[in-house]
Amino acid sequence: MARVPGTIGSEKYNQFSLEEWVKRFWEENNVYLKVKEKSRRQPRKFYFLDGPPYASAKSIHVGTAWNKVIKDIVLRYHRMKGFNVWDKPGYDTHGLPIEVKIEQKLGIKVKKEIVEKVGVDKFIMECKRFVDENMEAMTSQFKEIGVFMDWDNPYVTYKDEYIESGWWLIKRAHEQGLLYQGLRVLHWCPRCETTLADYEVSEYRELEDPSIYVKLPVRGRSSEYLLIWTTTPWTLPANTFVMAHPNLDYVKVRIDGETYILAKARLEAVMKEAGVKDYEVVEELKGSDLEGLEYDHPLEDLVDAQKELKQYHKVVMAPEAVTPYEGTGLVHAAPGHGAVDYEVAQKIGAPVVSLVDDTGRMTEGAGKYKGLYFRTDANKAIIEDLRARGALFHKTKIIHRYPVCWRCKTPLLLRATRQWFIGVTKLKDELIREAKKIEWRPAWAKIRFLNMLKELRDWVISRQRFWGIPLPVWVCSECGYMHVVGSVEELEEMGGERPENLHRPWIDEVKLKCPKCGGEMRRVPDVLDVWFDSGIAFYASVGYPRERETYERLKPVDFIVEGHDQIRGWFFSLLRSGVIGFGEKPYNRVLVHGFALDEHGREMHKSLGNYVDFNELISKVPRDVVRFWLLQTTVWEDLRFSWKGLEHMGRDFNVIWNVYSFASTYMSLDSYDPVKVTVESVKESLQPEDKWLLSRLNRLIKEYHEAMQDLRPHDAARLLRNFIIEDVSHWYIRLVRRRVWEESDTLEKRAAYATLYEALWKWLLLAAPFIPNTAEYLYQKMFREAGEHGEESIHLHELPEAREEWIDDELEEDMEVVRRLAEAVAAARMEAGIKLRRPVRKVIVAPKTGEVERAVKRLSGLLAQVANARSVEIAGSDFFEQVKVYTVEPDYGAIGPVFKRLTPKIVELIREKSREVGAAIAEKGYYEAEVEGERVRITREMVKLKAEYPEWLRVKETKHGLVAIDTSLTWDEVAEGIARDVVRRIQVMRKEAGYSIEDYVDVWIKASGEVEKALHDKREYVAREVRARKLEIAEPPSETEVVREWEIDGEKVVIAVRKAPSQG
RNA sequence: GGGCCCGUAGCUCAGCCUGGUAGAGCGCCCGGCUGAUAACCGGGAGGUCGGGGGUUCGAAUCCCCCCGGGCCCA
Repeated sequence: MARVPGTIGSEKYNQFSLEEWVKRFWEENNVYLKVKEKSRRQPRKFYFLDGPPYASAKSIHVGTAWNKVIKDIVLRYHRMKGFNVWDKPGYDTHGLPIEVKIEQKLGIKVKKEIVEKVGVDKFIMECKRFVDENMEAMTSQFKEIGVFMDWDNPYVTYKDEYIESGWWLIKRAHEQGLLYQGLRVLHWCPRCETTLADYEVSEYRELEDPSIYVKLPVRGRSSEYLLIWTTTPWTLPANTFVMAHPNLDYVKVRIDGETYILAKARLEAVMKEAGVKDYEVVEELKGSDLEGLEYDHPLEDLVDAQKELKQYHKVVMAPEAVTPYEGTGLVHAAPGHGAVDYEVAQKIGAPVVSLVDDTGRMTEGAGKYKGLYFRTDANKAIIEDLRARGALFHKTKIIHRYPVCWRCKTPLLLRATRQWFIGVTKLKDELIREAKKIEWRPAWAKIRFLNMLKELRDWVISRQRFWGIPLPVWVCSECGYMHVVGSVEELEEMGGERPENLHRPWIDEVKLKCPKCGGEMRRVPDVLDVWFDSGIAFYASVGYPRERETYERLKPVDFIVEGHDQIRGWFFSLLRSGVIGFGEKPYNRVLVHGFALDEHGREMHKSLGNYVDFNELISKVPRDVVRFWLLQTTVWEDLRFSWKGLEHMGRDFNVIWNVYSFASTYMSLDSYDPVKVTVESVKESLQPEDKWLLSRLNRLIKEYHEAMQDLRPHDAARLLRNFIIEDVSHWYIRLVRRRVWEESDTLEKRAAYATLYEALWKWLLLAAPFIPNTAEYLYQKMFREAGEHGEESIHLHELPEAREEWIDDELEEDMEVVRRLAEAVAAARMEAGIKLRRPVRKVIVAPKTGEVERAVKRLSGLLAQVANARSVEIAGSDFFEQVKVYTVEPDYGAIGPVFKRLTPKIVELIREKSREVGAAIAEKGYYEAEVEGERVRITREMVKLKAEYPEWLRVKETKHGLVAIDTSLTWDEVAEGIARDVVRRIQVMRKEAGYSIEDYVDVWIKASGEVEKALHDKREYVAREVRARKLEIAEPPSETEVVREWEIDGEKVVIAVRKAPSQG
């Protein structure tokens, strides 16, 4: 039994309902599970690691969709390529942003309320529920866009198993001596009451602060002051020393009997700002001269902590802290509130004092200022006191960029706190060594990554919050012994009981017995930085170390892909964890993608009003269209969202549908059997255009694989589009239409079907990862029952490999040449005003090269067809020279001086005998004649020579040579043009009457004059073209159903059509 | 302030690595085609290749500086 391709030709195309159909098909038949099952049996592993999106909202960003679609095509590609693909998706679920959302929901203002009013247990359960809801919503959107991942088994960072895997790494770090606790000046959010890592300090606001110049009296000298400048008066109570630059020039200045010390470079600016006009420089000195100079603190008696600090009040050399561009060149140092200050303090052995508590209020040590909020009340009180004591030299305001909390927008402060660190700077060499082994796409990502590693700092892993992996460190309250717990098992061994949940607050209840002194050990209450979570995904997502086998089998990760913000983010945190845990890179290849921006290249934000909601997007644009459009963008460049772009892509889908519809209509009409009739079986009958398409197809397959393996999915997408739209639809189908319309079962027609079938089936396979819905639909409707393609889903098939023997460079070049020549013919027709319907006698080509000549010879039939020419001739290069007609225009400037008074006569002669003169000059360079009895010679420079072709020849120049059409017409060509006009009208009538393509008709035509004559001459042609069983050039019988009057070439023509009565 | 990326037709983008007369699609205007037809074909208009300098016989392409946008840091 013949297996005929199904037809989609009668369907009205609707991409939305197509996708609905496929979605249901996949669900009802568990297609994903079957695809996964098949992949699982493959011998080669492909470990893909999903970068877990942050589950803090229900709706996904267009960029998130793009991200997952890129992943999806890579996964689908590898499955169809015969890999055992690991496709577990993940979600990042811990962290401050989620806590802040829950705080908002519960109406919590300060951190204390979580413990006192809500209860940590309830708070945690709220976080979990919130995350669960978000994950569910996000998953359904990922499924909507056609992402085939293991959605029933995602890895979720809040799960106990995952937390336990996290503990393992902390323990590994501890075993290597990398885990330590230390003081560090870091940004602190006084509302969230936690430290923020450097990379979390990302938002700045233009804020107003006081800008004050303060007089610090030099100890033992009267009326002599160090002049310092600060915008943070609240740090003055913690002042410990003053920093100066040893190589900078300083001056002593007298003002009103007082002496001030400041940098020479700042003198003028400071005096101007303070409005001091009368000042006198009394001494110049080097910064180094100031070293050790002692001073007194103006608020000494009001601040308790100053008692301790008094002994450190002197000038210290610290070039790194001083610039000649702002301030006074003397910098007030509060090591508890400044990073540089802290480092200098470490060097000179000064204490690190911070007088601000977790909530931003001044502490006990601040004495008089205790309890005041740092940026507001404390600033105000301190400035007042300085003023009252005459220590305020000048006060003004400054508006500057000030960091705020990225979650709650509260202004941050710098504060020295005790935090837990992993000393990764010790691993710097290993990190760089391993990073260099990673393969990066594009190459510049590697440069960026290595640049970043140069600035590596130790990793602050602790956060003073709740919703995170608890730091697995227990400390003995008796002897201070510290122990890091690496697993629940270990917890139990140490005398702890497994809590119902490894999060706070349950884990905080677990007390261990100190192995040193038997005392009670309590957990350090911190949780881990959320970046810790995703960084361990490469082993934690597969259950390591609890279940070792899976990771041992899968490692290393073969491929990851995320946006370029993750170079410093996840790509780095993975590597860091990899080196800490295993001493090596955890992944081999990275692809970096861009950002999804709006039409104007700006970030998409809800607050900017340019945000495109994902659900709105897929309600307006079919999923495959969205996917294919997203994937055309060069992966590593930013994507500009464009509704218009999506609309255009939708039109391409329409063409794709039309191509398959065209093929299926005629194939099923002719009962084409793809098993019997293959490109091999009809090899001898393949026409040049068939061989060309097969060459293009196999080149596509080859380049497609190259692009996919080289991580250039956008190139693969463009190749796919180009082949189906340009090669198949715009060119090949145009060429084979006539062959396909052929009534009888010719070998040439079979060749066309076999070629088209081969191209469309293989293209569909290649396109399946990109447009899985469309591919599935066309497969089910058109291919599944035909050929040898019985698999239940197209996604269970394997990708085709290129057959290099079909690739014919020469043929493709020739086709290119012929296409260019055909364009030239069309342009020539246009100039001459000859419609394509009317054939031209001949096309004449003068090829520029041997290659062009070869192309025209090989493909002359094709060129004739496309150009609608009776014949194609190759002319020698002299042909066009010979037929050329030359004309000349006289050049007065050259003629006058030579011929003087004869000039008017000469000009007249040139005008009259323009062609003759032109021909002579073109040939021998001059023209001689007799004028008023004188023999004159007109030379080249006396005229403007112009070459023209004769009327009957229309010539176009191309890079392949000259092309011309013979425009002279005989009756036969005119008649054919008229006949084709008539045919076209009958076709319109057939279609409007609703006859199907294979129906036969009876036709009557009433016409007169040339049209009638032409119809008599071309009667057979017309009858064949319109499938007329009977064609009469006569008045139609009155009962005919379809009658219409037309005008052809200015004459009235009445055409009547009816369905022919069936025979027999 | 630093690192990296992007800037080409009205719009979206190829071309740049490896220098050799600026390309495609869409849009616009004109014409053609008509059994895939909400498709298709041809022509035309439209470009200081962000700006400036350099290397070179020759620069969109290589080098330097600047401007605008993006990401990451400070």
